[in-house]
Amino acid sequence: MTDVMTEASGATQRSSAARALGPDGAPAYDLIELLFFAYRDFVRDADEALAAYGFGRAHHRVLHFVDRNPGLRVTELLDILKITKQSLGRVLRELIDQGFIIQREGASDRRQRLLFVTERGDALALKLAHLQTERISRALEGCGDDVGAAARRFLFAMVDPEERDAVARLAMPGRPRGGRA
Amino acid sequence: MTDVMTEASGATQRSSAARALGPDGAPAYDLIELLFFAYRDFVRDADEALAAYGFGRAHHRVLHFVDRNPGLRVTELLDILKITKQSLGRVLRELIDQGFIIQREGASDRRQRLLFVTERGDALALKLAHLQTERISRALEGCGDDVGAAARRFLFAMVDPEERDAVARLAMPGRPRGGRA
DNA sequence: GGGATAAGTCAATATGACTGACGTAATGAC
DNA sequence: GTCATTACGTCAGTCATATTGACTTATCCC
Repeated sequence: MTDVMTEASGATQRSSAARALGPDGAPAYDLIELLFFAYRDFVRDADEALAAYGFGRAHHRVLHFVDRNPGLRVTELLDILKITKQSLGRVLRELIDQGFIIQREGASDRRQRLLFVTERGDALALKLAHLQTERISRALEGCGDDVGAAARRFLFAMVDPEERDAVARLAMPGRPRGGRA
Repeated sequence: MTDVMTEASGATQRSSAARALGPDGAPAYDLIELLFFAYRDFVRDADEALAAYGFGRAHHRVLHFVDRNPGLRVTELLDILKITKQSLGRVLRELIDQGFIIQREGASDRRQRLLFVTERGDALALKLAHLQTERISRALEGCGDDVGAAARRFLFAMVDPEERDAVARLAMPGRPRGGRA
C-alpha cells in the first residue's frame, strides 16, 4: 500500500496543500465539511419539490441541462452528467413519457435525437431553478459584496482542469435562457 | 477562461440578491451549475480511492465524521448525515467489521455506542482528506487572496439557517484533529 | 414499575448508478 | 456500393445508497 501518511506528514517538502492551508499541511477540514453541508442543503430544496412529480435528482439534472441547452444531443448530455447511457435511459424515458421533454431528429444528421423541453418541462425547470436561486440569493445577501464573484472563482477552480472549458461554456454568467421546442 | 469567471455581472448597483438573480430576476444558473460541477469533481477524488477498499461515498462520510469527532454517538452521526439508522446500519457494520471503526459503551450512559476510528481508520480518513485538500489547495492557489475566506462565508450561508449552529461547531476553521480510540 | 431513549435488526422497496452485449439506423470514407 | 463508425436505444443483471415500517434489547430516569 502506498504510504500516504508519511508522504503527507513529511516535513521535508511542502506540498501545495501545505502552502495554501497551513504550516503543518493540515487538511482543509472546514472547506471539506462546508462543501458537504452546503451541497446537502442545496439539493434538498429541489428534491422536495421533485417528489411531488415522482421524480428524483437525476430527473432534475437532465431537465435542467436540456432546459438550458435546447437541442442538446444525447451524447453531449451524457458527457455533461458523466453517466452511462443506460443510466440516462430510464430517467430520460420518464421525462419524455410524461411530457417534460421531447426529442427531434437532427436536421443535418438524422441519427441524432435532439432534446428540447416542452412548455411543461420549462415550467418545472424554472420552478426548481428559482428555488435554488432563492437559497443562493439569501446566502449572498448575508455576505460581503464580492463574495458572489469569489464563490464563482473558487467553484470554477474546483472543477477538473480538463473540464473547465466545457464548464465555462455551460455555466457562463449571464448566459441567456434557452428556448423551448 | 478566467475572464469568464472573474466577471461579476452587475453594471448597475443593486442589492446582492438582485445581482444574484440578474437584472430581470433570472435564476442564478452560473452558481447552480458551478456547484454541481465543482461537487461532482470534488467527490470523485475520494470515490476513486475508496473503490480500492470496496467502500463507497457513504463509508467515507461516516469515517470522516467519526475521525473528526471521536466518541460521536450514533444518533449524532445520523443527525449530521441526515439519513436513517437503517441506511447507516450496513455501512457502519462494514467499517467496524473491517477494523476501521470501533464502538465503546458510553461511560455515563451504557446505552450509547460511542464511535472511534482505529489507527487504520484514521489513516484512511486522513488519506482521503489529503486528496480533497489537494484539490482545494490548487483551486485556492489559482484564485485571489481572499477567495478562501469568501468561499467559506458563501458555503456557510448556503446551509439551512437552523443547521448553522451545528455546522459551525463541526466545521469551524482550525479545529484540531481528534484522537483515535 | 413504566415510559422514554439509544441502538440494532428484519423486510420490502426505490433510485441511481454500473458493466456487457446486442440491435438499428444513418453517416461518411473509400 | 460496401463497410467501418457513430448515435441511439434496449435487454439483462448487479451494486450502492437510500427509504418506510415494525420490532427487539438494553438502559435510563421519574
